[in-house]
Amino acid sequence: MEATADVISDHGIANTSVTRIIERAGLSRGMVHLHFQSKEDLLVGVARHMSEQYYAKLDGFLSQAGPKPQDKLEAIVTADLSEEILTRKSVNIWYAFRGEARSDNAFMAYSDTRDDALRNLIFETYLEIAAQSENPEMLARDATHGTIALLEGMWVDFFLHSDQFNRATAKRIVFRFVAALFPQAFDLQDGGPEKPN
Amino acid sequence: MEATADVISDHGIANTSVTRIIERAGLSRGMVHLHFQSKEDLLVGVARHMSEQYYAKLDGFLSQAGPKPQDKLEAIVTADLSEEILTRKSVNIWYAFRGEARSDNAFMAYSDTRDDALRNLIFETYLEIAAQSENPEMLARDATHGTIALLEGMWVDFFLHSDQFNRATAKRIVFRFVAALFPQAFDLQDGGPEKPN
DNA sequence: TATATTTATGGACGATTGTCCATTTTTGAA
DNA sequence: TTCAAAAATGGACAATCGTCCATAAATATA
Repeated sequence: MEATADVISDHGIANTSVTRIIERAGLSRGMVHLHFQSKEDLLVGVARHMSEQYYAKLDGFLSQAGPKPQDKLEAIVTADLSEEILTRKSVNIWYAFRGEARSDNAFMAYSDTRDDALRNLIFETYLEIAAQSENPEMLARDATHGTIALLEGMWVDFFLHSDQFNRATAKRIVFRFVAALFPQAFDLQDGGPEKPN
Repeated sequence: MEATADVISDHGIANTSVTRIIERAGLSRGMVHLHFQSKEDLLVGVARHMSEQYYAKLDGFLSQAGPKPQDKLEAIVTADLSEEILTRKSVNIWYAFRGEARSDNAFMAYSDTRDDALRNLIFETYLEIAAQSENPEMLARDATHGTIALLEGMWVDFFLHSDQFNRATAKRIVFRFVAALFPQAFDLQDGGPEKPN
């Protein structure tokens, strides 16, 4: 399955054949249908693996974060742009599946990197920060929407221009947006701790 | 070629065969190689067409925009999220090509929706707005980076949840980011005209 | 109308696809 | 050591792939 991920990353899904997979894995032709019902099953397995890996690594960052909502949020953004999660191979695979997701419902289930679970976590975190604001719910909703869009956009930037991409810059820009929405909770430093002024 | 675009949108590139294309187009088998050197040539043609269409429609919006840099910027964001540019079919095709771009250098040339030309236009526009700021170049660079990332993220949001997507909301959130960076040049209204205060 | 040129057709080609299965090899318990 | 169960092999299969080309139809020129 690791070999399959490599092949997808290098050649895209359209050019991922059983022949190429078993060549890369050093196995024989029949193995694919011994462990998986079909080639599609194998691909779906890879897609699910990507999703699980994303959340496993994200949880690693979250568990080391402080108790404040600002800490949680910084952990999420940092994780999302970290070398552990955002790699050339991982984005290649993510976007390869995305491209085929429309035609394959099984892929669709795993093509939303930051799905409802993470979306809700971010929303609840923002809601906590925005508690004393005028319209906390809408502010939190906008902040969630914008943050996820920014992160997604940074991934695409990494995907298209990974040689010029800079994680610290990306993180700084994301937090510039966050800080603008919550001037009391965040300062403009590099995603740093809160400075209630 | 229009038929090819339809097939890609519906079935993804992996499942786009010559048979399916000629069925959809109502033509015969040999036509593909009469008008195009190969199937790949045809696909590259579609990719180029997408890129040309994007810029053609964007120019339509820009030509109707006012003279102020704020007007230009609003035109760009509005166009990018408009019903003319951002459609289910168009995003399906864009992301289908993206997924295969890594393995095909010809696709790579057209996979960057908002390429250097637009990036520079946005940067120059921001530079104009940021002229009297402390560090105009860095501010304009960050604003360009963030704006493009936000737009890209909104596209992905539309791609994954087109049924829940709301253009006005997306636009509002983008301008919330922009307004935060340039409080003197933009007010917080829905992408509205500038309010120098 | 007769002829030359362009455009379109669809059957056939070898190559490659995903899948299957009769074998062989390896493993582990008796 | 013996033998049944599990794992792995790789050749063969029908189907489909992209490509090609000998024709036929349509169009333009004389």
